[in-house]
Amino acid sequence: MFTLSEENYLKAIYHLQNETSGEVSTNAIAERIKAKASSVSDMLKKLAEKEVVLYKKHRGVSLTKLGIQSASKVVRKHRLWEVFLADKLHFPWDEVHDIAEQLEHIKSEKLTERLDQFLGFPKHDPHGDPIPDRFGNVHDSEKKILSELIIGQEATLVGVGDSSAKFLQFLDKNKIALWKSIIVLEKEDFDNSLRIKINDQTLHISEQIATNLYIKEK
Amino acid sequence: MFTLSEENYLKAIYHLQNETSGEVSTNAIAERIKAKASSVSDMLKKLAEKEVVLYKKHRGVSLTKLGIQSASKVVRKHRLWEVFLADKLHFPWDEVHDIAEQLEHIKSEKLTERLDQFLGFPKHDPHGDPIPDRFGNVHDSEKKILSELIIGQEATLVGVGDSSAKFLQFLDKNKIALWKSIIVLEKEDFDNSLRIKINDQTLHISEQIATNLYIKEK
DNA sequence: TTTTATTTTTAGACACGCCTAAATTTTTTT
DNA sequence: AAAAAAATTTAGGCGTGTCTAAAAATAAAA
Repeated sequence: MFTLSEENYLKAIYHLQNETSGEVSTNAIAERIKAKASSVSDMLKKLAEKEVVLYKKHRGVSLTKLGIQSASKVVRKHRLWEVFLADKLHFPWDEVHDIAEQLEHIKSEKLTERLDQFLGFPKHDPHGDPIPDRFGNVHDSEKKILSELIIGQEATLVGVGDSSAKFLQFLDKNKIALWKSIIVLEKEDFDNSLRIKINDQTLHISEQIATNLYIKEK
Repeated sequence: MFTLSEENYLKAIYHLQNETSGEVSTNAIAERIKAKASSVSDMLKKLAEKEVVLYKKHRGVSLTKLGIQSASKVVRKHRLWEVFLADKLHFPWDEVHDIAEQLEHIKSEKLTERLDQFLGFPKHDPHGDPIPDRFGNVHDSEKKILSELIIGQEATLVGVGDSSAKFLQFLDKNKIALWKSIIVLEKEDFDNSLRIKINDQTLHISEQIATNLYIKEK
């Protein structure tokens, strides 16, 4: 159906489309994929022919229904494999992404569905990101950014906005893990840093950290 | 290190080298890989430059030490993934090969070793083929072809010489499975077919079947 | 609104892995 | 040992996916 490269483009456009509003620009894709804009331009033409993107020259692209579906299938596989690596093979959460980048391209619907079953039909990957269902639909529960949490209100950490190894290792070092309880004790107006309570300890975190922690109020 | 294509060539040469004696011919590789001899010729030059094969024009190739090691790493991954698919995801043994053909190319030593551990350090894949260790060494126990078994001698089925879906399905249909006990009751000189006892039943099998069943005497 | 800067596309090239057709080498047959 | 057959390699080409450099289109600034 799709080549490895095409799948990577689809995934990139899918994520960019979810992060920003409007059409996705050639440059934005190029940055993601780590390719030159000219290469992206070439590929967009190809994807448009395959009817997975709507493409008007100089106007950016957006995924078609088929495109969204195809991309989420790749994302589904990626996240399921992440769960496998973390839960079954006990990989730390900052190492699962890179290996899943390879595993996500394995072609076998049956494999994907059996893996899903084997893992107990997980709803989220190790970073809290929702796993699309087999039809490509994502059921994401409402989540807030930690910075938006009212002082004193108890919440649960349900996801991270940045899945880079660096950020995840920082969280590990500070014993910040998914599904833990968080309360904001104090907000510093000057730099928007927060003093929070987690693990019965208080911790001071910068705005940059706070905007990358997703929570759900209790 | 190696491209997907290179890995497939290494694997093909590795298997051909184990099946036959002497150098491996261009045509034999072409048939395995399902490519034209001219394509094989090109690739052999490339592999020779990478020092994984010894190649003299018109004289066939053989793997170098490095080549054997590289090829067995791929075979190791292939067979480990087959065990995963069969044991953990309950795939029938005639379906594991094709999916493992994709999974064998995933690059991560750590993944391979953790998978090995997760599976309980299996020694054989679902077809009875030995799994090379992490250094590329194969510890294959002595095994005989069923045709060579003496009448009345009890043996265990430890492997199959043909892993095609067709053959495996035939075995399933006749309830012939690995690790079962077999006794040859009668040999027919005319066509070398056998009457055997398995599952407390007698079964008549052709020479072609018998030469593809590997046993170990008890 | 005209100029400048930025973004995007086109043109031309290259590595990879494959192909067909033709040339060459090796093997087999007569 | 010469001729015929088979196996192998070379030559030239093609699609994919990438690149650089240059051209074109759009957006931003003066």
